[in-house]
Amino acid sequence: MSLELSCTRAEADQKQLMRCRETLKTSSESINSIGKVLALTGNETRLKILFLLNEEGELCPCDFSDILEMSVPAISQHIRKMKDAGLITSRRDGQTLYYSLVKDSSNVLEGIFGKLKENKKVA
Amino acid sequence: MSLELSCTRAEADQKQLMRCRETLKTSSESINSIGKVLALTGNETRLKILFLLNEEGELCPCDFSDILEMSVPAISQHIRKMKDAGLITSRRDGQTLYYSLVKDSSNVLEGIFGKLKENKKVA
DNA sequence: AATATATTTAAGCATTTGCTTAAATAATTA
DNA sequence: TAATTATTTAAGCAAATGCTTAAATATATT
Repeated sequence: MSLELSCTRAEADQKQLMRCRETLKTSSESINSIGKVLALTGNETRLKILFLLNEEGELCPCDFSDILEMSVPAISQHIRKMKDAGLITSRRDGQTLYYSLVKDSSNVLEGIFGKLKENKKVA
Repeated sequence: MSLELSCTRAEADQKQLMRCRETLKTSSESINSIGKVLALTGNETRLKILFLLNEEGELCPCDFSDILEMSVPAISQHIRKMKDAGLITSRRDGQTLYYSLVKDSSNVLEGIFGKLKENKKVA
């Protein structure tokens, strides 16, 4: 794309544009990290997994496979992404790996679960 | 995939599994609609657009193109998705279309912006 | 040790996403 | 009415995503 000014309208407020660029620069780290969490939650399967973990405390891949009616490898791959991102953690009991939410982690998630609870009441 | 029970571990709590399926069924509508919003915000460009609209009130595609250093059509296509989803709305002034956030809309967004503000302070 | 179970990892592939460029609309100005 | 400006729309394509199947790893049981 051309990197010249994209339009020449008289109203373009140069101060505003500079301020916006500045704002983005200031927040770029948190935008980036929150963006990653949102991208993960933006997949319906993963959102359900997180939602269920919030409700139940801990569950294993085969539980999710059973509940969501999806293959175990499919579940496992979703779980890996969320574990890599630090959203969930695991505890082993024999052959079974139990996954649970990592609390804190500057939680965008809490707000999301809150909304889900609200809407559930309404419905 | 095979739809039989995915594992046979003795600990599998059938009541819990039933409850989970029930929970998902009850919340399926809100999971679906919140999931869509999260998928939209999960793209960094769109998250920035929403964040800037929250800060500035309204901006036009060419502002975003300038601020984010992206082509106007690329911006326009992101905007379209968010408008289709009811997250943003537009007002025309001459040739210029000013976009702004649709307030309310059971706002998952507010929580997200809140987190961004917090982290900005910290940084 | 051999077999079975729970899970992960990896390769392959179809679908989706997000850009690019070019063309189409819509409003303004000459 | 012709030319200019702001934006959208559409086609094309590379990269990312999310599944499938098959194989690998880890623990438990016989």
